[in-house]
Amino acid sequence: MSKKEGANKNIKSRAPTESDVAKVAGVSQSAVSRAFTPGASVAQSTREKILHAARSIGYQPNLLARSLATRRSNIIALAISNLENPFYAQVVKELSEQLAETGRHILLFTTNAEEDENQALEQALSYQVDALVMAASKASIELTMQCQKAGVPIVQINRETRLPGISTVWGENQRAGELVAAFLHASKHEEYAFVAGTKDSTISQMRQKGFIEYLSSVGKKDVKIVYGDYTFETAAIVARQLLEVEKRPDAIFCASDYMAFAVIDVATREFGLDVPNDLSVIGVDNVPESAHSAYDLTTFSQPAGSLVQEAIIIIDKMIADPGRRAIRCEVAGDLIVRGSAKRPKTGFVNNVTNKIWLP
Amino acid sequence: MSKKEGANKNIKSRAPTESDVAKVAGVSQSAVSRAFTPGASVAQSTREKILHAARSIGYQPNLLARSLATRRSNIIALAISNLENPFYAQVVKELSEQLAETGRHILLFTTNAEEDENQALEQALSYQVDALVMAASKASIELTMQCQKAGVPIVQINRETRLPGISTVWGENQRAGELVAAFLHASKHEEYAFVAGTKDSTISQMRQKGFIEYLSSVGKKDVKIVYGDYTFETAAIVARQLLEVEKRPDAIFCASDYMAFAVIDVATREFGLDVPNDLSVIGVDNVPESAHSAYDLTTFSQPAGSLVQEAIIIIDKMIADPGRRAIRCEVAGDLIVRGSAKRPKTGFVNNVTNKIWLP
DNA sequence: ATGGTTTTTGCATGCGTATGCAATAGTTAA
DNA sequence: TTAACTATTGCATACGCATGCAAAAACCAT
Repeated sequence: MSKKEGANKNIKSRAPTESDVAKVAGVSQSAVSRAFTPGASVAQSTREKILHAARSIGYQPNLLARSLATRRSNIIALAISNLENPFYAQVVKELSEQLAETGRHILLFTTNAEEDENQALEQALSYQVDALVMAASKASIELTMQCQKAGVPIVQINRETRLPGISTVWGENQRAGELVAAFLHASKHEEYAFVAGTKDSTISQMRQKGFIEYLSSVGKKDVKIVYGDYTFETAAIVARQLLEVEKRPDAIFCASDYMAFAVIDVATREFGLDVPNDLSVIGVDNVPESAHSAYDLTTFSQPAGSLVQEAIIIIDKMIADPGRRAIRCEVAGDLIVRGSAKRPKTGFVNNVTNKIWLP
Repeated sequence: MSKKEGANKNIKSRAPTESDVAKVAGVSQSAVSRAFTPGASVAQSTREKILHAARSIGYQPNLLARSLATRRSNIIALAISNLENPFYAQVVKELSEQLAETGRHILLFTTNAEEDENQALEQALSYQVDALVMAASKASIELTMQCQKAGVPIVQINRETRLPGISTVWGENQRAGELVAAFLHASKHEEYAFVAGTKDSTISQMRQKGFIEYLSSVGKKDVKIVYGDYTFETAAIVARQLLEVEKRPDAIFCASDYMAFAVIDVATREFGLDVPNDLSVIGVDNVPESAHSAYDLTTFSQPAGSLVQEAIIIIDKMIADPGRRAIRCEVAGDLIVRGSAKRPKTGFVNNVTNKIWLP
């Protein structure tokens, strides 16, 4: 006989269920269920009686059982990588808080390599999540199909995969590139470089496109492109490669603030350069750290809160009407002018709003 | 008639269940269940037949239903605040990855104010989570009681509440304070200050205790204490207060790296001070950013990975033996010497390991 | 008081999986 | 060949909650 079967039955007492409440309140289990269902058909008096009984025995509804019965778990799966990048930490925080407003919560999946991540996400589907949000994380075709079949909406934040049926929310990527290029060009820079993200990141490609196309249009056709893989370490490595050549760039645009930090670090510490006098650096995201004086980074903003808000709106639409097509949504950003890049001498920046416009 | 009741039944087809698989494979539902249960009693041949049938119709087990039946959800609730602090972002990442190794996942609860957070966590319990991890987040007495009653273990990471039945994992807080004090004193500083966390943070109090007790023992009895509330903004404010007096400190110890960043920012940008020549700053945590050259922060390390690892060990022990008492565990750290604080002239630092010892 | 409404309640069943128990098939030993 | 096992299978039920349906109760107007 195991020692768990002790005399004291408190030790292994089950959590109270609706049936227990029903017994105490002298009603049926269904009545209890209705008492906890907003808008259900119960007399006010019995509802109160039931709630009182529930409180007296410390009843808490079992949300798993509820989810099983209603086919709605109120759980949203979030697949995310690069959590060390403060932008994505912000996304997690925003999503968690905004979902909490409607009583929903995040089931978290952090993904590193892309090998098995989709497998992990299939598992997410097994939890009957109401939707799947992917941030800096790619959906495979198989996963998409599975979601379609299961009727689970997928929303990608800040990531683009041209698969049908996947909704996407992103920032103004191409405009970011153009605006940054215009700003840097107006500030009379000579040698330009772009620190891209990963090679297959469409987001990075769009920023690059805007950047080099604008520069090309003003005669700067030799923009150096390197890949920082969205990580601090790789960005530091490619920054070294950029800066160690004799004709080094004096303007570097980075596909993320986080990589821009690495570039600034390398430039100032390892090459003794002065930012922005020797080198201008501009990023994208406007993470809180960009405002810290250690970096004081000029950057094109990508407001995490708004991206998340749009993502949730999309999720709700897709849930309300499962048949509808994927939704794509662009969230506006702005060039935030700080001290890491030389500013144009003349009327390019609005000193009141700190915003700039294309000449 | 709604348009959802279209002729094409594919649109609203339910996800396949074990019964569907059973029908295809020509066995009973229980056989299918056993085929998916490692170690269950099924013939190898039928298991293969079942798995094949399952694959053919795209069956995925419903983990909610499984959780309901087994009373094990494989979901761990994580309550966390201060996600903007990279240390806690690291905790999330580590916990997620380490739990994934055993097929478990995080249900995330981000908490700001302390008002309703415990209410949110009661809801977590309703999801039948296997355990509750709290990081930089406080458990109320009521919540603790509820967990006890429900048999759900609680583990606090880097937070101390003297409630019975709550397990805790923390770093070497008092030693951190002592070692930092010794290091700063050996480097001949004159005026000392401590930027604490929140007033009620036991962790911060312990660091403070080690710090001022050591300093007191060497005759420095006037250490200024201010509260940075563990936020960047408040830390910046109190840093200004510290530095604007005429007899300003030349050595500031901060209860977290994140606050130390704020102090360095304010000192360098707003007061034009040189770190470390005018002012030495030391933090606690050793977050990745401390190594970035923008801060190059000397700090006492608190390895997130190890803390999380211990937390998981505790969880598993508590689950295996629900009757056992709370476990408290201290994880060792080290002083990581970088450039934000003056170094002692003589044999205090081991130049090989970069570690220091108390004289 | 009576027939007709509208609310409120309970019963029965379903959600998808796990598992004790008994029945069956398969294996071994004599 | 038969008894005695053992490995495998299916049946029935449980997990805790939601909900369609019909019965019961309450209410209303006549």
